[in-house]
Amino acid sequence: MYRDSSGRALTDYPQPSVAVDTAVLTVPDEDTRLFVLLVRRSVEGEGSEWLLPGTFLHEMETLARAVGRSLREKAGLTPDVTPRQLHVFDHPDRDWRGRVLSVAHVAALPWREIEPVLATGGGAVCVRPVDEVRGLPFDHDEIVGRAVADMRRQYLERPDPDGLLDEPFTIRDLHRLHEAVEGGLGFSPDTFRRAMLPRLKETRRRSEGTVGKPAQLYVRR
Amino acid sequence: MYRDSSGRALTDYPQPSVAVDTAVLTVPDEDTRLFVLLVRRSVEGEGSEWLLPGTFLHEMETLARAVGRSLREKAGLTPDVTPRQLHVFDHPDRDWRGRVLSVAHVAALPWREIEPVLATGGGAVCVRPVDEVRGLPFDHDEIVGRAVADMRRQYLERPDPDGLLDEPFTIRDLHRLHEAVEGGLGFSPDTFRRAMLPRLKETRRRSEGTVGKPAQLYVRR
DNA sequence: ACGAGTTAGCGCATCCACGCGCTAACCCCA
DNA sequence: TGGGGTTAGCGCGTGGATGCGCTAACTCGT
Repeated sequence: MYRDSSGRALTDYPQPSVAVDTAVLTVPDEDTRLFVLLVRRSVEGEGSEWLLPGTFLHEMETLARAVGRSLREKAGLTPDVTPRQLHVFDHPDRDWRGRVLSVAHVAALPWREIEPVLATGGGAVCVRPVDEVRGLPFDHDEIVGRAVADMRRQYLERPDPDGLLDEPFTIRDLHRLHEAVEGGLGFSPDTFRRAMLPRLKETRRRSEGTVGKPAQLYVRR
Repeated sequence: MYRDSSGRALTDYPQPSVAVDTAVLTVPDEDTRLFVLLVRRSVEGEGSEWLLPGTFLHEMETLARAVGRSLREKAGLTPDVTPRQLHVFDHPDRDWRGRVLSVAHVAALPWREIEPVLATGGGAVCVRPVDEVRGLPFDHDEIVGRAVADMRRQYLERPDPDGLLDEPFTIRDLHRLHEAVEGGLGFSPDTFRRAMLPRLKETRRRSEGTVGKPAQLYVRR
């Protein structure tokens, strides 16, 4: 084992605990807003409160795996997400249990993955529109804000980079999704088409069974 | 002290060490390139190697203060920097001394602050052009890459957001600085002027003692 | 003191991007 | 089966941004 010049190992120095907290974002079918997933935690003597799923980092575990484990344990979500780091919250007094650093993450999941756990979770999991969540404990309000900002930046440039839409899709569906993510202030359909076309690949298929002229189906390039 | 349902405190669980590493970026006077600051670390039996300044996070210390302390101890830099977080490097085997998470930071400092410590540092501090550094230990190559990308994003939108230039300045000087940061592929002088003018405030002074027509002096808005 | 060289900064023509509108191509219903 | 409604997607005119060039205003050298 490594020893420094004072003959002490790393673990002989005081070390903070490291936690991960994750804002899981999604857009429900037939809705035009961005939602965040919350889980219920029981507070001793005070009933319960809603917060973002999170957990402490285990030994020899990467942050991404800790995020995956927290989603599995707290929300029953099994898919292999690839969370993006947002920020490390490091205020010394942010957790009354001791010195805890929290690495905030964001992960976008298709509604198809979220919907089942709302039913099977026994009321311990819910989703809320991102601009209606307020008063979450710790720094979770700010994490939601950063998560939304990060996702909006992503969606400004590329067509559905997080794969919320199943391929192939029409430009109309893509536009609806982007407007939900951007929160209303999106581009006009025409500008949107021109911005996204270079990053899409045309398929040979067209939409079937829909009202109006059938639309070209695309996949991400 | 807090105890969980198993009667154990947070510190009874294995905890990783947390370090900070910082890419200090600057643009030397009379140079057109972006530089990163490196410090020399002695490696037992192998002489020494160059790397980014870093340190372990102390108890009850914020990440920003740890960054400031590391710059003071390793590079002799005293100014109060406001570092930006870039990424948490969490690969379990990234440090042979044990489980160490590293929170990478970027901080931009004016050359006026850097130049003195190059002389007084006794050869333990140097600066290198960012696209010539390679082979640094740990993840420091990637930190430099992320730091440069982050700073370039900042400088695309706002005029010298990190305050590398002393106010007041001419648009010409600002353009030179931005081209150094962007690494050559910048805007034309005309487009640059028009992009930056809305974010600048005109002063009553003009440049003196320079060749050519005196230029308007501006401050950041 | 005067001309040459250099830079600032605005005017102007051009180009590209934006949004409107038209037509084609489907579904639904009578 | 035909007519109305709806949507896709391209053409066209307009407006704002881009880059060139001109002139003003200074320094430097002779």
